[in-house]
Amino acid sequence: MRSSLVTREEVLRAALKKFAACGYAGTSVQDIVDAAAVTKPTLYYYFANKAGLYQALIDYAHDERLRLMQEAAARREALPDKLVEVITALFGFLKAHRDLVRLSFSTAFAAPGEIPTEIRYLDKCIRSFEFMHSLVKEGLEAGLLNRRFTSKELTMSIYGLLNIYVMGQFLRADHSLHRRTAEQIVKLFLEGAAGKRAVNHWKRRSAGRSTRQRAASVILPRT
Amino acid sequence: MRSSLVTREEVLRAALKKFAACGYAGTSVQDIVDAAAVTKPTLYYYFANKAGLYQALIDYAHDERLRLMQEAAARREALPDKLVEVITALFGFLKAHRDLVRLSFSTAFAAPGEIPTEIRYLDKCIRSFEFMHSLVKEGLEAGLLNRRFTSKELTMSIYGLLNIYVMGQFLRADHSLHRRTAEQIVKLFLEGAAGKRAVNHWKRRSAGRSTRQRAASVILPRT
DNA sequence: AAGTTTACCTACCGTCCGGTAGGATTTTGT
DNA sequence: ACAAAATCCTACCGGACGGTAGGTAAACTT
Repeated sequence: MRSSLVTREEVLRAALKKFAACGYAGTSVQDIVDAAAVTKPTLYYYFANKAGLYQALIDYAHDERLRLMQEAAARREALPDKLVEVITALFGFLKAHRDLVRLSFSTAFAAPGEIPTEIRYLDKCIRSFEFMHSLVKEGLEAGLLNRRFTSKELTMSIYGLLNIYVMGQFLRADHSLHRRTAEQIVKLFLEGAAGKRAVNHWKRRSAGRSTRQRAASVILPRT
Repeated sequence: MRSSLVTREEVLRAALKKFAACGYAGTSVQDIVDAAAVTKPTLYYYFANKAGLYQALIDYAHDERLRLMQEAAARREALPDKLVEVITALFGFLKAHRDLVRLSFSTAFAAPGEIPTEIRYLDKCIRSFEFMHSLVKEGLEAGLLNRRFTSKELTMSIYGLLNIYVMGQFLRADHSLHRRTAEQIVKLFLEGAAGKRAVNHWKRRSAGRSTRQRAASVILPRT
């Protein structure tokens, strides 16, 4: 008889590995207990059901990530430094807990019916976004950010930039993510992409919105 | 006996609906044939297997989306206009073919083992990225974009910005995506987020990279 | 020492899965 | 008119699924 917590964690670890590798529906309870070297009743002794086990992992993944980002933000004063620190912390989390992050992503973008309805993750995603949002709002109030954009738009920008780098890590893991990358991201976020010769002569002139693109489709024309 | 193509498309349509709603592993062949009002052997008459049916949908989703984006780019001359047009086209595609886009996303971020190995989608994702990359390269060569960033960095920026808006549409469909949104995205991409009081006094000073964050974790200590 | 709780097992349940064998019916080619 | 091909059906297969009944043995409690 082992010390309870050990077995429980072994199940969690095996479940994380399998879920991250094969998704929720693609992983069978048998797969997990085999990997954890226990039997099915043992798993059901510690977790109510398959969904409960999954939820435990999702909760941990989001909570730990947010905690690290908050700690990182608290370590710096100025907004750019804060952002770099937060993004670097996230990169570190990704490096150390690749499976957890992969699990978060595939859960967030999984089809609604793929995962049991009782699994909750949306509020945790929003919480994470709102944390970045709070940093941006501070920056706006301090006049460090361009007031011609809303706080939400600005948050979308930095969050999108951050996200695409993390996502790229999963699609093709060619580039690694370190502090240098975080600095480039913040720089790009703040300075923008425009070159010197790109004068603002394209500004507000309501570009001809005449051309309506057709919705050609074989599959969807439906009724 | 129906006219072959009709039945085939009805199966495709039903499959799209179900796959988008429940994912690959979460959708059974029986679900699909029920929704299409046919029987299983009918489905297997038109498609080799479940994976082949899925692949047909994925291919169509990516090809059609890229086609629309390319058409959109060809309609404009200047880079900012091109970008707005492309993004607007993508938004239109999203609006008209929500299920197809949802399918693309959940496939891209699905765990590797969740979907049969024969399903190919990565090259199509890269193709889409490379299309945007080509637009950015043109902009760089024309001096319209900031040469202190690489073409890849700049593409990540606009692509990430674009992506986060599309993804947000799936997580919480509160805001709608129209040409106005596309214009704001391009503006944010080009102008950057920095406010007027944000002088570049944070530039290159290699912010103290002393503090090493701990990798506290209950789950992962492994070995 | 005896009872209770904790930790974990073997063996099994009913259900649903992807896929198929083999045949019926309709359309097409000649 | 008749054969061949195309289209779609009923009925079924072996296997894997999530979950459980019921029991064993060690560890705590008193």
